[in-house]
Amino acid sequence: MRFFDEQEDMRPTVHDIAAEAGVSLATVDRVLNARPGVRTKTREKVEKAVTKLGYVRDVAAANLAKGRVYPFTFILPQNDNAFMRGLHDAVEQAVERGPIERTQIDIVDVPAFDAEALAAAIDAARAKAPAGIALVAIESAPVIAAVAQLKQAGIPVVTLVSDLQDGERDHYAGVDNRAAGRTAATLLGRFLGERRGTVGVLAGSLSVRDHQNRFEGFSEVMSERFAHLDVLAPMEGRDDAALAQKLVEDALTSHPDMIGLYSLGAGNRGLLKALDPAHDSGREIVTVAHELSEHARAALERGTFDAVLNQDAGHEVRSAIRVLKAKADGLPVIDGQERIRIDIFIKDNLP
Amino acid sequence: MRFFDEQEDMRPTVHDIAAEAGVSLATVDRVLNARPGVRTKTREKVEKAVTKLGYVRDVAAANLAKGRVYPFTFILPQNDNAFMRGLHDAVEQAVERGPIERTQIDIVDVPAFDAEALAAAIDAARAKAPAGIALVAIESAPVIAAVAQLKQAGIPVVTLVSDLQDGERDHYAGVDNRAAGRTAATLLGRFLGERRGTVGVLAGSLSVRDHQNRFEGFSEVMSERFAHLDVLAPMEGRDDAALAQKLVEDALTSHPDMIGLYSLGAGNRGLLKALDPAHDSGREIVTVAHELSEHARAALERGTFDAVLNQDAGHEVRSAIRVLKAKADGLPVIDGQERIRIDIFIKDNLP
DNA sequence: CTGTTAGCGCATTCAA
DNA sequence: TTGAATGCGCTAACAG
Repeated sequence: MRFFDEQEDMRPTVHDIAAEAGVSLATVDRVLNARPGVRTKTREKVEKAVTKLGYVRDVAAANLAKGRVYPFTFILPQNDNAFMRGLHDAVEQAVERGPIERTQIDIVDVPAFDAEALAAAIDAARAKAPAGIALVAIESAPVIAAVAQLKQAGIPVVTLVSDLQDGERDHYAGVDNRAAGRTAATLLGRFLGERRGTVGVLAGSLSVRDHQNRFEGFSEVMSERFAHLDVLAPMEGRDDAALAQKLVEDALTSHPDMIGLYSLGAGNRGLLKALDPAHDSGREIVTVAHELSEHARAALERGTFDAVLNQDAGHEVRSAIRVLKAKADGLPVIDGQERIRIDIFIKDNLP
Repeated sequence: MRFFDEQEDMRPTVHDIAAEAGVSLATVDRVLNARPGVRTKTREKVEKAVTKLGYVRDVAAANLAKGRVYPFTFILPQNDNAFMRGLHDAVEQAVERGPIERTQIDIVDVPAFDAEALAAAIDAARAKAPAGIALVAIESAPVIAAVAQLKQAGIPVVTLVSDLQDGERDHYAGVDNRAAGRTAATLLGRFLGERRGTVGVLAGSLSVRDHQNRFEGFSEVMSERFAHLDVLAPMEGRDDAALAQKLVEDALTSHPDMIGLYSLGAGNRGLLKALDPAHDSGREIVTVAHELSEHARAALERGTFDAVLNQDAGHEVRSAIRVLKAKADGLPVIDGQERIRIDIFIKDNLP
């Protein structure tokens, strides 16, 4: 009868590997971390022991021993809308989790929609040689150049929320904005049903890639499936409440047949100021907007908004950090696990 | 000039606290873990030092030192549909993460829809005195009794996916099924627009609480907002493909005016076998179903399904484990952070 | 009631 | 090329 010679459900440790392979801890460690200075023969012995015992490294213990911290820099636009504030909050929460996740995150705020300022901030961040940089991209020459310098310096870059061209950065932590636009179009078109009329589009700025992509996706589906609806040229509200309000008010007046509206930018306050009176007066304008702020939430509840698409800023930030860590360690990133979902909210499934 | 007397950005450790408070490590540990045997005076000194230095415990190191493992039991129904398989997979993944998360999870499979078997499994699990039990509940006397015994034995219980009455269990890790039903009704009603006709409902079994709740939520909204639609009495397919297919085929025949269908159970294979031919022949039946299986996904893509509501089994399992750990340690649970979302998927926002 | 001390699993000097 | 010894931040015997 054998009682004690099985390891039971205790997972093997480096000690077990060392014993099994007949070498010391240090050697095991060298093999495990692919460090040089081990004879091939010895290496093989260790590797055999590892697979035999089914060893899995205890990452927590490893981190503890390493005492390593990852210095990251997050460059965020000083954009005064609920989504960007939420993003900022999410990064601040990450800062607070820093000690426990062994990250040391610097937040750098830059003026919104300002490519030069962003590029300058990137350069400044590079000078401090962090282990990784995350930024909300603006697709323009100075930014692209600054990011290229990061790559040259070997600093991993992930774009957050708004992307650059493929290849310029290491990873994009954000939603597929073309798909988001398509989703909005389908919801709008289907909610409108048989009704005919015009559909307005309110953007922040079409020079930002995410807004541009949303508009493209939206237009695609509108022409593919809802060609009977008349989509107006997009208005650009620059995420400015007053401007957005005016644009929408004017559009409502000049297009009495407007029955639908897609607001693809952030910042819904101005929009709602224009839309609520119309809604209250009984005019039915099916509206799909982005980002589940408190305003958006309330608008869904009172019926001014019909659907809200959302990207979870917390998910995006956590994903960005995971990816930056992986890149910093030269580890592969499992793309499927980092995909950010497009959440659909209607009145009934509000969280 | 002061150079070295600031702790810089190093986070304080127990040693720093001990030094600051002028006590030993052990005492600090006692205070931090709210263990008895410390004079109030001493306790206060330590607490002062903690807040002064802004100490945050390194959970990873703590776990490492504790070497504690949480033995949990998950009792799952042997239900052969994609959702339950997904749930099973999610728990198996949790089992694999066990070593690194310091959990030791036992999976117990029980026949589906069998209250006696479930109760027996609960009793058996209790005998092994795990640190917590998760189960997919069936609301029936033997189960309720068995769960009550768990409470008496001081074993935390969380219900998974399908709930019991409040108070019987410590926590419910699943979606608000009434809200899910409401969501389905709104989507169905709005997608139908001006069309008039009857709407069918296919359930698994209305004796399961989650299905019951979905149906209630659905009915509420249908009568509140879409009273012009005629909702048929629910069919009970017992999540059996052949039965579901037959029920739906019969309904389609006997109700030529059927223009909508809400499938609130799991298991979409049989449903799709009945629905696809109708769809192919040009009959437009707006359909909302649950759980994003491969079948459901394909059905969305080809247009047989119009929307799919989903609960993320992975989220549910991870949440259940977090809660079980917290309960086992007597820690509070932040409910807001454990809320499981109702995901809406249409063709365009598939992940 | 309080302090000393020995690890948890791993990484890393420093010697050999 | 390899090994012994030390410590990361924390917990838990075991002494006092």
